[in-house]
Amino acid sequence: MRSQLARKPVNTYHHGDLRDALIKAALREAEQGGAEAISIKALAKQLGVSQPAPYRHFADRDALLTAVTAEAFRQLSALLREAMAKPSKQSKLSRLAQATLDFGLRRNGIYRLMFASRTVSCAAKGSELHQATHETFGLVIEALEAPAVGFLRERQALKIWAALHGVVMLAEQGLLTGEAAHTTREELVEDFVNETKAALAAAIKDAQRRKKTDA
Amino acid sequence: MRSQLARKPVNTYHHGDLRDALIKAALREAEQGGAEAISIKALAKQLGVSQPAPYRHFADRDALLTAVTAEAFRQLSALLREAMAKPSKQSKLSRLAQATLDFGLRRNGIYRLMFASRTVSCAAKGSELHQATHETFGLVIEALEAPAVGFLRERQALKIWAALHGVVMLAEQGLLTGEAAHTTREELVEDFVNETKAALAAAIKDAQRRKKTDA
DNA sequence: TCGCGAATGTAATAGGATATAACTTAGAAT
DNA sequence: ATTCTAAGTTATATCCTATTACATTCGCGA
Repeated sequence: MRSQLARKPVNTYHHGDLRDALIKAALREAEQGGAEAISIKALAKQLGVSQPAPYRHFADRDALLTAVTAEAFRQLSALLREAMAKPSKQSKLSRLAQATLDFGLRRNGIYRLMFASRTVSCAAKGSELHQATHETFGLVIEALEAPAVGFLRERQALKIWAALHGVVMLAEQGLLTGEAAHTTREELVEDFVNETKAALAAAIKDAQRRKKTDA
Repeated sequence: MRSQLARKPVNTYHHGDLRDALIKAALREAEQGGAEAISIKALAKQLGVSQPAPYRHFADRDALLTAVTAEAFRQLSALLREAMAKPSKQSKLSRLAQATLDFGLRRNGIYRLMFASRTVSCAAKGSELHQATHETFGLVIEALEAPAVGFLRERQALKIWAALHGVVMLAEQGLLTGEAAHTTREELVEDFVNETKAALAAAIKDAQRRKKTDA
């Protein structure tokens, strides 16, 4: 195994870690301009390799975008995990929700890459990307802090996840700015969070009552 | 003024209605592949004009995309209006919601063009696109069938609008398909619709009560 | 440690897209 | 009729993706 310290040997024909460097650099590019801002040629130049070198690591542009998207999901997961771990007066769900909103607006180009392209829906079941997206969604379920009662928990997770994406979209579109908007993004998100908590509590109580009746 | 009937004079140097034809053709292309599927060159060929001809009508590709997006919003508005007008047992809001979902999934490429690009957020205040998007949002407010009580109505409209986008996104991403998803898109939408109605009713009652207390 | 094969680069090049410049044509307006 | 302008055309520059053929380095086994 090649030593981690031995990479980037100053004068090299071989870059040493081009694949990873490409993904990182592409993420930087996408930060503002989204997927369109990612140019293989430009990345190659930026990293000091010849223009076709990236094709040794990715079959085509789409393959690079897929890898970048997977990395973006992992970064989001890390962020959400961090937000959930941090001690706070607010609930886990609330922290996850606000962190998602924050990510969606701060790194909007990347967010669009993640959720607005067809890349994700085309990901094969066992693929790196598929795994990364489902891991992120798993955190949403975790944030609910609810026991698994039938499919209620997954359903509520889907609902809050959907709502969050919608808020990011509206905010980005400008429907939540200007004088007419007397509702801030954060308020909107908190609304959804509270509704989710209420729905979840009610559903759990209902399920328990039903179980008692059966017995 | 040129007669409407006089267009397409069989053998023409001038196309006669290229601008409009470009938008329509671009919409067809975007139906499946989204914005990326729109190629000026391909459109020109398809319409039988030279490759740079479109540039007489649109400054650049972005300008075409903007016009196409505006047209897409007008089409969505028409669809929603139709859904709301049609007599039905279901509420206006429910019909609008299901129609939005339907549009988002059936014409997903166009939907992504409308909501997932930065085009919309860059639209100037008086622009064709800005106007089209706000008209669509106006229909959402209308579908609530609620009196204007403070900003409650706008807030609920924002919430249901956000939720709908989220559901389309999840559905398109595949989080709502497969064996694991015991929640259909339609159920999810109906959930949001019902919550919106409940929240709206509660908020209106609350506002009226508050008014009485003041008096 | 030698050398060989696989991995990873490079140079050259084809092909497709956006966009601009300079020229042409048809319709409309006076 | 003449002229002005809107809307086409051809030719061309530039950029990007992607492939092919060739070169270099790494690491492993004899």
